[in-house]
Amino acid sequence: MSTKDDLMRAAIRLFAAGGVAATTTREIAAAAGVSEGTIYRHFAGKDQLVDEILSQHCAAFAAELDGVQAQAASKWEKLRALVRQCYIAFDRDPDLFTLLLISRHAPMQRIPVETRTPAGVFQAVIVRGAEGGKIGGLPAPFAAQIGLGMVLQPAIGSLHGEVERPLAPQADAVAGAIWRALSLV
Amino acid sequence: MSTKDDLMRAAIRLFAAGGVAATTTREIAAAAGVSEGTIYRHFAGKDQLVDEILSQHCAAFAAELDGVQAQAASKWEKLRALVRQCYIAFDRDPDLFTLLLISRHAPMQRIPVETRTPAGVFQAVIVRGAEGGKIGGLPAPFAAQIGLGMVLQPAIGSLHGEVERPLAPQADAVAGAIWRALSLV
Amino acid sequence: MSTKDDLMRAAIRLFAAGGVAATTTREIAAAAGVSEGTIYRHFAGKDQLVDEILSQHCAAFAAELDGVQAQAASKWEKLRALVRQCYIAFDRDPDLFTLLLISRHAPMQRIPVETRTPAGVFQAVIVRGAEGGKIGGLPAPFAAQIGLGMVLQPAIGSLHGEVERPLAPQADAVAGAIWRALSLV
Amino acid sequence: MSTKDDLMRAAIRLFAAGGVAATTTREIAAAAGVSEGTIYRHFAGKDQLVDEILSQHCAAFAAELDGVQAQAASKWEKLRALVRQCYIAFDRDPDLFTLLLISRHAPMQRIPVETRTPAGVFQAVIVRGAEGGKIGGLPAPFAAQIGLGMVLQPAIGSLHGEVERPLAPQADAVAGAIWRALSLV
DNA sequence: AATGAATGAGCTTTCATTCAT
DNA sequence: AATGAATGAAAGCTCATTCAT
Repeated sequence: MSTKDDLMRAAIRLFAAGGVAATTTREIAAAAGVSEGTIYRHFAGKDQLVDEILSQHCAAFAAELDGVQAQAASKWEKLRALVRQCYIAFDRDPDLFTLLLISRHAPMQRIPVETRTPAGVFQAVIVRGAEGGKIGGLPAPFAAQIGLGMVLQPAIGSLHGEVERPLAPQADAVAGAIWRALSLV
Repeated sequence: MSTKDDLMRAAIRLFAAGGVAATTTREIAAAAGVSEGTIYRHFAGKDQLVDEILSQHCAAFAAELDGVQAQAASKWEKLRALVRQCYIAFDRDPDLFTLLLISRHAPMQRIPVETRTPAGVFQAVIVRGAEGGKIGGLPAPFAAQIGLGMVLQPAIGSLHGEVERPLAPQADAVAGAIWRALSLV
Repeated sequence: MSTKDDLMRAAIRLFAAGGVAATTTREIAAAAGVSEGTIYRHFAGKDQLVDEILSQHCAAFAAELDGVQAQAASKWEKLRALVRQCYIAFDRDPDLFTLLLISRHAPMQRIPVETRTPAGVFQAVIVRGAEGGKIGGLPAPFAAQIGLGMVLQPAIGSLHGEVERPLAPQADAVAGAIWRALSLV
Repeated sequence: MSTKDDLMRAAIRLFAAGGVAATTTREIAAAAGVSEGTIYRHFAGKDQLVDEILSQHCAAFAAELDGVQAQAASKWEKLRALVRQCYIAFDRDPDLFTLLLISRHAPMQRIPVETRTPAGVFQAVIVRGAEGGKIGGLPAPFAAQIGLGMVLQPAIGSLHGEVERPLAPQADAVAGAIWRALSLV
């Protein structure tokens, strides 16, 4: 069960570096150290390779986030745990995190709707803090996007070299900023 | 000079919908109602078409933001004006805004560094509020990314149908959230 | 309107010589004196090229047969005209005739059912001579196939070099044989 | 030695249904319930698998035809026996018969010339009835093709659903038609 | 300025075949 | 004997780009 993983790892790295469309099957095969035909023994095609990477890691990361959130006692602790876990994940595997980020646009929408997503877990925790459907004077879904943006945008900034890594040390400060921004109590 | 504009408008729409790499020159020409060869009468190639769209609108939007910011008196008013102007721009032309957002990855890096960017204006205003290089306990560039994320992520959310349009009515609430998040004074 | 015809002619020749599956798009393009990509400007794909050749010539040849049959006065004259016209067509363009023959198996079944076929015209003329659904003691459709085989098999034989060309001089003798075989009156 | 037979049976069925070139080794292996590599333990390659099927069954069927023909006393009885035996063979194994029919084009020509073919036996019997090289006013080889076509075309028609099976009950009527067509005595 | 047929490099994909187990 | 992962040559096809009209 190694070749398939090799292919997925190589694909994640190349996709993160150059984008999905610009990465060729030839490059993926070469990076994985196998021949091009081997890709098609493990995946129905390039699209399905992308989909499998996304849905697999999407679900795994969502479960990871859900785990740390469930173990935390208070709202504040849940928020803190989520942010920290996001940045741990980013620091652990920036390529994968990058792919998840840049795929929010096109290929992500092919993922089966029942798949749990990291963003979904995050939003659920924030929305649960809503009082009368409003958070900090904003509709709950809007507020949830704001919270999401506060976590993800620094990650994007670090890809562009505008923010220093690792991100994890800043997790608590970010959680605090979200807490204040959304006037949670 | 209508054909060139038709091409740029068509390209913006298609790029926003499907990504730059996945959009073909054939599709652009068809959407603009001209033949494929006509593209090359107005642009040196697909890349240059992308670059021209980005740098042109990037600079224009940056100038627009800079204008409203310069006219505002206080820090708070500057922030409020920037957020509002962002959402006005989004509501006015979601396709263009989307393109600017999703292009932050590959083609954006071909833009000449001296070109002013919307994100740059935004960051400058926030960083200017820094005291001792720290904002709300975070390094200034990190805080600037957070502020940016608070504005942009709701826009992304609205593309996915998770947030209702128009966004402009929420501008003041978002500015307030940023103010609290970054503990600006 | 020449390139498309060139491609179809080249394809007919190569298909007849080596079979449809064994003929590559590269070969077709080379034989037509154009580049490979040009095929796809005129046809959606190799399959559609095959289909268009078949249905176009199928319909044209069927119309040709129907014309000579309609102009003939008696049953005997109709039969004679059909056989002669078949062999004239074979002698005129053995490649095309060959393609029609060898395509009776797989690709022919993709042709729209409403398309008139040469075999259909032939069978109709024979079946019209049936008395009580029987011809020469055989069910009419069975007899029609026999008549068809008497015309086509010598053509196949000539492809294998077992029968001398041209075939047209034998047309009347073959018509006579069919007449006797099916005990038509 | 069952695996080899399984492979040949599966291949015959698939070849008849979709043609030799369009049938992949993967499909053959799957239909035979073995792995792809196993094919190469029994055959040197796909071509040799085809060749072995064809020459084996070709020779066997030719011998079968020759047997019934030799046992028949008169010309008429020989013809009758041949036709009946052809249709018995078709009814017994339409896939194999179909393969023999449609393979008359490419792979058949790789069969060693000394191998006796069913068509050859058939033609020999008819040609032996020639008087002065002519049969029914036609060159003997031409007449032989006509006789062949009268037997084979109904088989093709039955593959297309235009003629009802089984064919054997019509054998005597077909033999009679050939007798009349070729004015044999 | 505009066309659209043509190009050809390069893409994704297929498939007969090999080989370590 | 059998497997099935791996191969690599070659297939069908795409697409940014060119050019005669």
